[in-house]
Amino acid sequence: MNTGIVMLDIKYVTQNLQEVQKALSTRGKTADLEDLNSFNEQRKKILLELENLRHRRNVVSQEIAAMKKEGEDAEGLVAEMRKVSSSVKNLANSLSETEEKINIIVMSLPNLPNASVPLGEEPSDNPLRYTKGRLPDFDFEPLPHWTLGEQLGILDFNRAAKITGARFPLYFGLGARLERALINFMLDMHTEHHGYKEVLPPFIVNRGSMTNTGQLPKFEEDLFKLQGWDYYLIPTAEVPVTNIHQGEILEEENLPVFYAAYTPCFRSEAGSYGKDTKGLIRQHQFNKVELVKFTTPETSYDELENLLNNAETILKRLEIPYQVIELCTGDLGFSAAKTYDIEVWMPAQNVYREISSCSNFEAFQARRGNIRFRRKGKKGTELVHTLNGSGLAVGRTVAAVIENFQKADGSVAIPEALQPYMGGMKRIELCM
RNA sequence: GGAGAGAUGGCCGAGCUGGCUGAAGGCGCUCGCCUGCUAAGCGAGUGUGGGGGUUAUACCUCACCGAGGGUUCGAAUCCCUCUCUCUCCGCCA
Repeated sequence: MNTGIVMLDIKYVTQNLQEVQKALSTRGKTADLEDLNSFNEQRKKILLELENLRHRRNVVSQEIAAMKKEGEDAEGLVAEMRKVSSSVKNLANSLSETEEKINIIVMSLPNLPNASVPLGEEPSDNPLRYTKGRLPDFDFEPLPHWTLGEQLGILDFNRAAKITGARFPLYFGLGARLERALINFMLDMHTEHHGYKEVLPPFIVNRGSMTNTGQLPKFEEDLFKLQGWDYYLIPTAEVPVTNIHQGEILEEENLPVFYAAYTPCFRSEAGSYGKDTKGLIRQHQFNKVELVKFTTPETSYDELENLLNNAETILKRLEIPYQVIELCTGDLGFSAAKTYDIEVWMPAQNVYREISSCSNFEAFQARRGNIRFRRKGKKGTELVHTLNGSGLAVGRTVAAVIENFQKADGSVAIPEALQPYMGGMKRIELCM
């Protein structure tokens, strides 16, 4: 099968050590690429020797077969081949050891930022791209969604904690209905107007899938793992949906491929103790509609703009104000080459909060997952580019709707575009 | 959970008493010929990845017949483990 050399293209890395080193350093990463390079030289050396021996073995084995057919004694050659075979075995072992060393390094290298990504070290360096929508103008002090939600009887975090623990949501009545309405609204929008095909994937995936999209091997602590299985709860639909085509060779004429998937998402939120402890913002379980694209390399950046647009459309239709920022090199996720975040206005906290993250992974995930395409009339294959973005995180959308559409009497108006999904209802009032 | 059967190239399907089979045959596809158009017919080609080599081709070579190990001078073919698929029985949303 494949020899286990994947991820950042090893050839590219070893032939462009300086540039790669430099690109990684803009992300605040340093990597021992020198080691990588020397392991790779070692690998090639062993491989050459191994192949020569195997060649000799193949040739002589034929001779032995011919001699036996003639009834001649081949014992001398057989004896020689016994030695060759044991060398082959030894060399093969050291080859796979070397490959393993390379793999460990290469699997933990993040993607290289695209040249267009702004340089920066931390979130505060992320440039604002634009702001959209009009901020609501309240003539009273807006309440946070958790207070309103509990007052209205549509959210209940205390009981959720009783059932499971901290950071789990429990919706009642119109709250549950609102969550479901948003899921349907988003899926309908993307499938009927934006050209995505709806998929409903498994919510549990194996290690290989997690590795292909980049969650593993480095971020195991962020995941929920099933005891006794090498299976994980998905942290995002990106994982199962991108892996739909793992190991496949797609035809150019079938590209691009667009998928939209609703799934719950599960995240351990390790290291975020004390952060966003209230409300729907940071939960171990939340719903999300995810958009995933497979494209040719030359169209992936146009498709990223389109993807961002598709996600923005949801907020526009819901009439919720938001801003779009571009992640700087230092804030980029492990697998991403470029990312835009959409941040939604949360009036009670007086801040914009991330509600969608749209990224182009270029060939990074495709290389890990071996997802290729063949150009019409051309020999050979190329790696596709993969992209994905939230369209949108549903729980945070509920929070945004509640906060932005709240009224002085503690009720919440329902955005017009959503009303058909709420049975024509215009307002959420006390729900017992 | 119990009992069987299977996993081969884009597809179907041989091979599985080990050696010239990267893999017959068919279908499909591509190019060429033929033809008033279509159909039929004829000829050639048609997997992926790695290494070497070349300015680039050519070319040489290694690996891959679900995955991983083993036996052997040599394995698609024999042995072991795992995964998946199918059939029957049981159980269950």
